[in-house]
Amino acid sequence: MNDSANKTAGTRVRFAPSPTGYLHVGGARTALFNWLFARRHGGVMILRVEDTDAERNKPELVQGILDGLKWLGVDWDEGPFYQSQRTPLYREAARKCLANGSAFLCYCPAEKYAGGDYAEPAQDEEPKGGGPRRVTRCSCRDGKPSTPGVKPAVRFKVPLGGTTRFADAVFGEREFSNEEIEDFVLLRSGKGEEEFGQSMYQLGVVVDDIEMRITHVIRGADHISNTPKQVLLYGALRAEPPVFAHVPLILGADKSRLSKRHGATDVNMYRAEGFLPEAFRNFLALLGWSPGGDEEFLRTKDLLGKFSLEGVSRTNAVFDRPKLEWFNTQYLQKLPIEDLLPEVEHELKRSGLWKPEWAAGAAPGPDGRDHAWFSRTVDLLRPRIRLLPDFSTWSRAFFTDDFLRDPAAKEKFWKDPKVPELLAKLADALAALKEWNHDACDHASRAVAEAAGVKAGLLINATRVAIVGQAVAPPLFDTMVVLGQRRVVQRLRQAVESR
RNA sequence: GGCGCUAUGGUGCAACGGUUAGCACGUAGCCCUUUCAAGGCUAAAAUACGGGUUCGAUUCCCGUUAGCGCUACCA
Repeated sequence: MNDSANKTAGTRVRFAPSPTGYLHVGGARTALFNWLFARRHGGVMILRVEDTDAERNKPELVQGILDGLKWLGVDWDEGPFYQSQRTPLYREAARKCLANGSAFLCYCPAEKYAGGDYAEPAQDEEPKGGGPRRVTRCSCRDGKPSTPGVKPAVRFKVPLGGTTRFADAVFGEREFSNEEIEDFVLLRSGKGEEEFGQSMYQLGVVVDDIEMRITHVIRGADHISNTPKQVLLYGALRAEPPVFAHVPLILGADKSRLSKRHGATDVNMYRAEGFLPEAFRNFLALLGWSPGGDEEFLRTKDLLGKFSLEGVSRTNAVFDRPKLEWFNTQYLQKLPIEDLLPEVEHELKRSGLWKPEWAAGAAPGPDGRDHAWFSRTVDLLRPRIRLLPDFSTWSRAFFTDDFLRDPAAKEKFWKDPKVPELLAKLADALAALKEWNHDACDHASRAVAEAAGVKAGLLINATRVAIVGQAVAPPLFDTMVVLGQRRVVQRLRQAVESR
């Protein structure tokens, strides 16, 4: 065991989503980085649901977030923990801050410091003399007689001078002036019988990260300016801050923060569309991180072998869907076939086309099709597939006899008046074949075309439409082999009749 | 408004003081060809701007500009 392995042996990281929305790609990427880091170092991954805002919190969204993570292959060792169930911990911490003088009771109305007040330059202010100073200190901080009937909030008493610094594994040493940090709220004021309300974000995060012994906080760069507040809290609670690693944000095509108007931002929508999770993961990993060289096709085991915080970029990245699609087609083509088969099986089950005899180890069906056939067929199809559902739609004729011939394809390739006769002759020729393989089909077909005095392409294209109903399909003779003699002959004859 | 972060082709990344600035997506063309993909080859396309430091800056420093983030009893 080497030294660097020892240093990170106790690695503990967490992903802390808030159930105010679905799992968006930015969160997914953060989760992935945490997971890669934990797994890479033999550490522990913790899942923590930050649901302290009863107003905005939508408990029904939690399951979707967990599902999204599982689909991504991000699993966790501890949790999910729910902050809404850990309130006593936060209140205790707040009392501790109150007791040691690093927090105070605030009786101000909740709206007093709401954003916007000092954001606009005051009317009567000199236009250029710089805007009004931001108010960062609460008038209650030096003690104020309690207002009868008003329940106080607990605010952190930010030091009047000096700076707060921390080390960021991605952005380097950071230092913030305490003057810029407002006396932020730790605990909401109580409602009803309760003396205090629920924890605010900063307190919950720090208390939990301490209690869960988090060693590395890997999160979005939107939290950089929250970090000094949290570092101050660590001090007040007499705990050592973890290593912070802020990762750049993911933007839409117009470089603004990724949102619905840029298209799908919900990870589960990509699952529904039929992206392969490993392809999605590969794509996501390369948004804001690079192994240093030019390799891009990095399977999960490669990511696990290469991931490091040093490779994380400091610049925001645009989510480029065409590249994601490219990754998906690459995975569709390059994956060992046995890694792809379960995904296709799942898709065919979803669309109702699956037959049990195609499962590994199952006995062949009445038409002789078995797992080996399934594997060959998927292998034949996959270079032309873009998304998993294409196996059920575009490739339908390979899995069921219940398929339709695309009118546009007929229009394009059945135009020539000689087609019906050609197809009929081909059906006879193929029916007579003793052997059923690529070359036999090839020779028989070309012979029919030659005898009729037409180009092979004419017959080939017309036949494709006849046997799979599409203008686009895998190479014809390979397709014939996979479909089998009986089906091909039958479909040819049926095509002649139906025309 | 204040504070902070960032800045390589349209996009994602390389180059961590010395390269004809590399790779990939996308785009265009060619090849292959049995449709469509895939694949192969080629092309157009970038160091935001201005100052420094240095023998030498994409790289280090400062300023400008732009984008983004934070500025809630949201997280």
